[in-house]
Amino acid sequence: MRPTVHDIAAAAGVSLATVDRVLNQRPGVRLVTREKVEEAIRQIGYIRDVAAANLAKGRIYPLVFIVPTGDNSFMHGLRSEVHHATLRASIERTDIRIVEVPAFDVPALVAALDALLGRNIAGVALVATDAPEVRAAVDRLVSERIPVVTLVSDLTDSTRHHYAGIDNIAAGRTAARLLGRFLGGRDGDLTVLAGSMLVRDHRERLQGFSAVMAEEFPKLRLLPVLEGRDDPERTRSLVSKALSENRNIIGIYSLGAGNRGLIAALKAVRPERELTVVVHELTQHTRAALLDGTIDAVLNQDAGHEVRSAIRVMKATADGQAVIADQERIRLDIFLKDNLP
Amino acid sequence: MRPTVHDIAAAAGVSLATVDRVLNQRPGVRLVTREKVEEAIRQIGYIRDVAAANLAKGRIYPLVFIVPTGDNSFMHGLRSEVHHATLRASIERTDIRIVEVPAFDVPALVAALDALLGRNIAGVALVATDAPEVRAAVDRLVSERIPVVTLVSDLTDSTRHHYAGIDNIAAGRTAARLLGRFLGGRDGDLTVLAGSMLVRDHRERLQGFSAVMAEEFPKLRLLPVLEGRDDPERTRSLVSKALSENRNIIGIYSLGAGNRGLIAALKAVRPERELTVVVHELTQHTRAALLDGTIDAVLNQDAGHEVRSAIRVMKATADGQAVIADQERIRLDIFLKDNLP
DNA sequence: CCATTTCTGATGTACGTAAATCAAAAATTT
DNA sequence: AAATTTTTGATTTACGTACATCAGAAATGG
Repeated sequence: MRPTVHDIAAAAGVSLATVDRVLNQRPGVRLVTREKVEEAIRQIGYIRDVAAANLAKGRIYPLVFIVPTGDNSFMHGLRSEVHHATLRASIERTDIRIVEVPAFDVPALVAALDALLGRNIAGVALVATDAPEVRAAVDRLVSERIPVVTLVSDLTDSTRHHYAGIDNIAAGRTAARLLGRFLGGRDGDLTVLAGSMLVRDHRERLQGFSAVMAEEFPKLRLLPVLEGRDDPERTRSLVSKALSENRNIIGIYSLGAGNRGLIAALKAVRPERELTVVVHELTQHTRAALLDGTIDAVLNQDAGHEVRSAIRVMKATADGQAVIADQERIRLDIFLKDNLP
Repeated sequence: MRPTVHDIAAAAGVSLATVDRVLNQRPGVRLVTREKVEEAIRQIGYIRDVAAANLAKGRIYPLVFIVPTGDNSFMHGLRSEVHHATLRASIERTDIRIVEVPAFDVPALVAALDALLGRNIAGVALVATDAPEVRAAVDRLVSERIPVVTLVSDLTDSTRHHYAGIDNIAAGRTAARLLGRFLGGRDGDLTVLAGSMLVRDHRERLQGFSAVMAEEFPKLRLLPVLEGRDDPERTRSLVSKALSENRNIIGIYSLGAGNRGLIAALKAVRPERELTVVVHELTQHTRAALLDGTIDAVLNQDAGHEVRSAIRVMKATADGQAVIADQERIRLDIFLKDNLP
């Protein structure tokens, strides 16, 4: 049988109450006694039964998710994953509130963050727009000892406790290698399509992509980045214009959202132009395009994993427990038409 | 507050004992009463507090993992993940026993399975060798109402409850597309290296690989499969021989284990021969080879995920609960040198 | 050495569910 | 209608931990 608090008490020759004081770091235990108990805990290998502890505590964790509005599929999926988490709320002892903020709107994001100051909140998760004002607002929350987790896109130099998202430099590098290898040794221009250079994930993807292209695929030239603001219609017109003006484009890397527009533009020039295309985020649109050959690879981050990881981290941080970094690493998924889930 | 058994009792106008009888499917409840209680459960949206239930039950799940011996890194990693799970055993109320059986040895596997008949066991997970005798032994366990999960490699036409592993046909197809695209439109021979055609995962990978190659890359010809029996030394000599005898080989797909030998053979012919190589299983050897350019892509299944999924499924099956198929899907990871974890 | 502060023990209740017991009520059979 | 069987209610204990209270012991100060 696994040891319980009673066993520690017996082993250390103290009472149950004293063991409890040591375990929960309550005051009123002499140093020598505390050490005696801790030694006993180690000796018999006691591990707290978390289920029983939570049951006894009856603690609930009020959590807030701040996510951007906007009608692109990825953010839609993210919101729906958070919503899903609210359904599991009672079983996980969380009480999740979703706050929506216009995308790329720094003042609105800051206001949403500041509205949480002084509230009884066990943690905040936000999709960060990488601006100094946002960073300052996050630091204010952190200095009030509220756990803060950035989701999907990180915040430079802030004191946030954790980032729940993929390594975007690695993602950009991976996209570059896929595109470079798929294009064989061919010669030509590449278009990069981003949402906004205001968010760090997009900047980092571009950085990784450019680095590998420069190092290993010198025959492929990068054109200036197109900023589609994750908006399908804007994206469509930007891509159509670029494709008609430059006949040397042989590859496209779309590192943001709004791929619905990209796919429409590609289908419009189809079979004449032969293009190799790598995009981010698996949605119903990119999935269909991957299957029909309009695009060649999709890089993806699993929004569900990110949300669940963020919740685990906020709870652990709120309890002052360590986060198992390895367990919380978010993987970059690569999908070709053959390994779609 | 979330509803409890007391709330159901009050809502249904019955006693706590009756609610308990309905919830745990104990006898002694009239149909009308049972329906009244079930209706109340639905009405107020009661969800059992699993933590409290497990606490009260004090139930432990005796589980058995049957894994092949052999010194290849993948099986080593798998065993170590199972071992890891035994360390979390007390906290998860499992009692895991590991049984080792020689690889590809059908009688030994059957003997190990039959030894479990009549024992008090909550579940069996095995890396299956796909033979009729094994299937029959699994069916015997299933007919004794013992949950059986195949791990990594599945068993054709058996009554096993679940398969915890990747879709190997999709894996083979993905490998083919990567290799085909990486080779551009080049012309040449491909070598496929397997462990043994006795295991279904290897057969399926080959099947998926061959299908895509035939459909989409007609310029690449498949040579007869080399069976390395997942043994590094045997693999090394097979590959060396093939490479020296056939100068047209431009790509290799290694769909089994024993890649240490493959890598040694590749390094021996290095910079003269230019080969595009896709292998399975991320180990310290394949990781290093990916980084130094000896191989081009690694397909991987996360053994840790597979083991944890198998445990969840066995417990759920033992409790007569449904398995959430989507949650238990094991993903195929694709690693290039840029997105290594 | 007494007073005061600091520590420790003993005990009880609570969390939500499981499981058992025994008595009482209701339904069914004879 | 009595006898029997089946259902239901009431109550209790248990799981392992958290947390509170109060009394008593030990250490510390003067």
